[in-house]
Formats: sequence, structure tokens, C-alpha cells
Amino acid sequence: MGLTKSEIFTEAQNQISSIAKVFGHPARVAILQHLFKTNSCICGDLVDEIGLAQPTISQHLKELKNVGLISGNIEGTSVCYCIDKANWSKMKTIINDFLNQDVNENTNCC
Amino acid sequence: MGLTKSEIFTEAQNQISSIAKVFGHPARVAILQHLFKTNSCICGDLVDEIGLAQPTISQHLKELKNVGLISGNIEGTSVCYCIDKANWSKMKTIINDFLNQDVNENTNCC
DNA sequence: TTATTATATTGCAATATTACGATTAATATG
DNA sequence: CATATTAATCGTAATATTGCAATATAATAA
Repeated sequence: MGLTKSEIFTEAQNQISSIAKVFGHPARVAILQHLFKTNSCICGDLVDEIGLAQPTISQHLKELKNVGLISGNIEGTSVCYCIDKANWSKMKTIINDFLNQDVNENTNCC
Repeated sequence: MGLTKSEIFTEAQNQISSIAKVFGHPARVAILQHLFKTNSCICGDLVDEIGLAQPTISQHLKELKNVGLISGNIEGTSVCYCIDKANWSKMKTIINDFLNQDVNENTNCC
């Protein structure tokens, strides 16, 4: 197997998990933090910042692009990446709604 | 390869990603939602609720236990699971701090 | 045109994850 | 005790992910 049975889950459950999955690798967390920290578009210096090979960084950037969290603008021979603010907000709402669930103190048994 | 290079990332980055990784599968999202919804401990009926085999559910529960998000109490021949509220709160803070980063509007270029 | 530079893609090896049947361990119940 | 019930563990097959060398592509510079 090794194949997630997405069909048996709700769209919301699949959405939450696919967003979370993207955050589930330290390189992608580091890339996002760097994009936030510099407050501007970042190109190839991510390879120097993070200690991974260029194709590996490129692959992680692609995954971040696929879920829409970042976008890239071509600037001469380099590409300029930055956070997609609108999608970041949407995503934040989805994750927050999930995290802010609360257990009912009364009926809990452990 | 296939081995994440955790050594090159900060402890915080690794912590964020390992929490997110747990949410990165719809079955675990569904399990947590069910534990919240029922407001009480759930045992083997997770297997009926979610459409996965018993060993698979057991494996996902183990991962949730490993990061401390749930705990299980043995009750006769069955096991009673519930959200670990204290750890859930701690985790929520860590993820929220990451999600609430904001880009500086002024210096953004895309 | 021919470099040069920067990023993407391909291909592949190593490892991880998902899922489940079979089995085991522990506790109930007759 | 024998047997059912419940959940964990083991073993394994299928697929996914991570990482990188090699190569391709695209844009600019000389």
C-alpha cells in the first residue's frame, strides 16, 4: 500500500491534512520563515541560507507553490519568491479553526 | 536518501514540522475531530467511524500518542483515548506563533 | 553567437509512510 | 479452564518522500 485513502475522508479533512503536510518538513518551515524575515522576495540565496542542494530547495519551493503559499516572479536570470498573503490568510483560518476546537470539560473521562 | 537532514535546522523548525507532520494525514485529523466531537473517550469505535482497518487506526493512534496529543486509558479489554488538553494548548501556541508571522507590507516586492 | 548565471527537471538510491493480514497479549465471560 | 473480545505488534507489499548528481532550460552578458 503506502497510498492514503483520501476518498474515505471529508474534503475538509483532506484540506487540513494537505496544508499541514507542507509544513511537515523543516526545510519548508525554514524557507517560509526566511521569506517572512527578509520581508522581500528571495531568490537563490535560499540555497546558501539553508544547507541543502539547489535541486532539493527547488523541489521544496515547488511544493510550497503547489499549495499556493508562495509565488515566484522571474527577475532576469533569477526567480523571486514571496509569500502569497491572501492564500496564507485563508490557510491560517482553516488551520486555526481546526486547532481551536475545544473539549467539553464536563464529559471528558481521562 | 529519503532521510530528512534534521541536524541542519533549528530545534524550533524541527518542532514545528514534526507537529505539522502528525496533522498531515486525514485519518489523524479525523481521529482528533472525533475525539473532540464526542467530548469523551473513544475506544475501538474509531475503527467503525473511520473506514480503515484496526491495525491501521492503532498505528495512527500511536503516532498521536508519540507527540503527546492524546492519551489512552485501559478500560477492561478496550482502551479509552482522549485529547491531552495541556499538550494540545502548548502545540497550539507553537503552531500559532508560526502562522501569525506577518510580512512587512512596505518592503514586499511581488 | 557563445559563454555565463540561475533555476528547473530528470533519474535514481535510500529511507519513510500507509495499509492490512496474521498473530499476540490482556482481560472478560461462560 | 476455555473462549470471546479488544487492541497492539509483527511482517510485508505498495507507494511516497527526501536528497542529490547530472542535465536541461531560460535569460542575460560578452
